[in-house]
Amino acid sequence: MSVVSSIQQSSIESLSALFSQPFTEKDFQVNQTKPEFEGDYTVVMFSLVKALKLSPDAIGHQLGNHLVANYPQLFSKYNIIKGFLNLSISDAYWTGVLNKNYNDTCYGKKEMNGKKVMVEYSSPNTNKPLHLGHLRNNFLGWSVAEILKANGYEVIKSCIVNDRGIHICKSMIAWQKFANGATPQSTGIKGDHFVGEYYVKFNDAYKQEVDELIAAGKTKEIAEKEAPIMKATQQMLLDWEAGKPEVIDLWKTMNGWVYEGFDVTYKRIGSDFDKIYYESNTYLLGKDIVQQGMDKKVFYQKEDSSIWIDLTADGLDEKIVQRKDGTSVYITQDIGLALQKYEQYGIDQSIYVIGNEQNYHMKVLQLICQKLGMPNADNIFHLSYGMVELTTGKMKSREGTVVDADDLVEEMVATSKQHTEELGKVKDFKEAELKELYDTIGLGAMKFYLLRVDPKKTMVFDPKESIDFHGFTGPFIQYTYARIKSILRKVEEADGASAVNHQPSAISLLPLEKELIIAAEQYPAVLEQACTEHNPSVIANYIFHLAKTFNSFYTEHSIANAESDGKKQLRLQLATFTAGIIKSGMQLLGIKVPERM
RNA sequence: GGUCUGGUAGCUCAGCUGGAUAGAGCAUCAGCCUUCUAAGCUGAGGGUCAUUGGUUCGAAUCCAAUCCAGAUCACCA
Repeated sequence: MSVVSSIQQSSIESLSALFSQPFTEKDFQVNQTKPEFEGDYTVVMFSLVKALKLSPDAIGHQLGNHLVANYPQLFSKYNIIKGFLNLSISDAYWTGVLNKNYNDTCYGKKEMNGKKVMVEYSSPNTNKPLHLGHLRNNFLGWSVAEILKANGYEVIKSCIVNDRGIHICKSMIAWQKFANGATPQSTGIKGDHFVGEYYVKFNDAYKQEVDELIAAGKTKEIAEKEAPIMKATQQMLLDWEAGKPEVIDLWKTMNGWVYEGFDVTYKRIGSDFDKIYYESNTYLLGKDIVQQGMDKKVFYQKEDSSIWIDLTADGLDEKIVQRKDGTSVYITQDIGLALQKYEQYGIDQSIYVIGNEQNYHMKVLQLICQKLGMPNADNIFHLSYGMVELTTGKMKSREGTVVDADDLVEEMVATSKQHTEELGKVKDFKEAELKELYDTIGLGAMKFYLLRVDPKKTMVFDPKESIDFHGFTGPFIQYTYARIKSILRKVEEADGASAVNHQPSAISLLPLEKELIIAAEQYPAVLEQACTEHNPSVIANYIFHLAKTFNSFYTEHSIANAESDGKKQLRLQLATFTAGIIKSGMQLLGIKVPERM
């Protein structure tokens, strides 16, 4: 049980004994004591005043006395300042926490709870390479999946590849028209980037055609509809749905190029999936459900034969689910896939990691699933994250301000190489070790930078700040870890492999020692919070705080040359404990920690 | 226009299920390496928590209104 829970429980029991009426943890707050006051945790008295008809200080004294008298192993003393009951936790309690957990690699993690969750993330389009926004999605989805696992859930990481549709046909048409048979192999360009170039070429050609039509006297609206390249693209989509062999062949070839490129990127950034869905396989499934929805009268058909759902009663609008030409729209496939996920895996919850620009879409999706009476429709959860903007404003592909994922990774790794070489601490590393270290630091910096912010919030990506390796960054934490490991290695060399194994004696704690144990003790609660909030930034902030606390302790007190053997053992345990939590927490963010750097 | 987000230090962000004098990092300034890795540590300056009103013993936090910014309301995905 956590300290906070213990304080809550003992306070509930004491209050009930003192005032012979029932209390719950909601009747009072337990906070960490502010540094300017004496004590470790504080119980706020004000909320009890009404029920007890006593002054805050009077309640505080009675409760404080009772707690110290009846829970001597937990509380050593108390003081009251203006209605705040400041409790000092005994050093024996803290050293007990340390001794029990310092070497537990599963510290903070929970037993399997029998629940199954699918986390869908990444979900790329196969018409252009990944960019900065995708990175936030990938890191977030991966991390949330791992956090769920640590909290006892069985997790299936999934990905829906948007491999068909009008946008895919655009790059196909452009390739037909402009490529002269060029391939990634013939040009030496990474497959996803290669295809992306043709998507850009489509838009350029389309814009030019529209401009020409407007110049010829057409309205903008008509010009956009009648541009030959757009008409060709629409025809291609129909041909694709009809299974026309040469279209299917080209589609397979070009998607193949993209997948080769994606594989490289995913491997580099550490994204992995248990199940990959392809839209080309799921979009027809949605059509069956459209029929069922018609039968159930959830959907209705308009005169032009397009099919709709009316959501105006729910405060939304009418939404199309099938075009008049019988082809699917995006949401149709989503409905089909939502059902398939439940049918295939029997999942208890379905999480979608998708940008907040699709809040409306996801609301509609869930509502339709509910109206169709689909099982577990209530357990669809949209993990809505904010866009990544640049210091200069939004990323716009038209203005060429999109930050490419591959480029960014290389830049970060190159920067970590440069920093590492300047510091010259690992000159004895072999080539392969150096390469691994640069990756660890560069990717660590990037992941931490994107995960340290609350996912819900729009965030600003500042290139200068992102490659800073000082302060609130991944490398700062990695460095703290490497320093601890360095100490532990040295002590082991000097004292033998079992150097850290003593039971701590009843030893009194210095402020910085206690502060570190208090921080470490909070890790399980942090993991739980990160899980319920689906929020890795909770862990990022916490691990940074822990590392900072350790660094202050480290500067002030020697571990290897502690003033007594008891202190040395205590601090070795403390260092081991801290390193373990850093490693565990960073792992949940998808960030590796180096033994040396 | 409807709906939904958000507005905290020069910049990037915590804090938001109400609690003590609102916290970090970066940047600025001043210190600390013959002793465990200075990618570190210590300290200083820096705030009308968008504005106004309300609820409360107590509001950055809850409620309302206003201002500002963004997203969305496609037979696009």
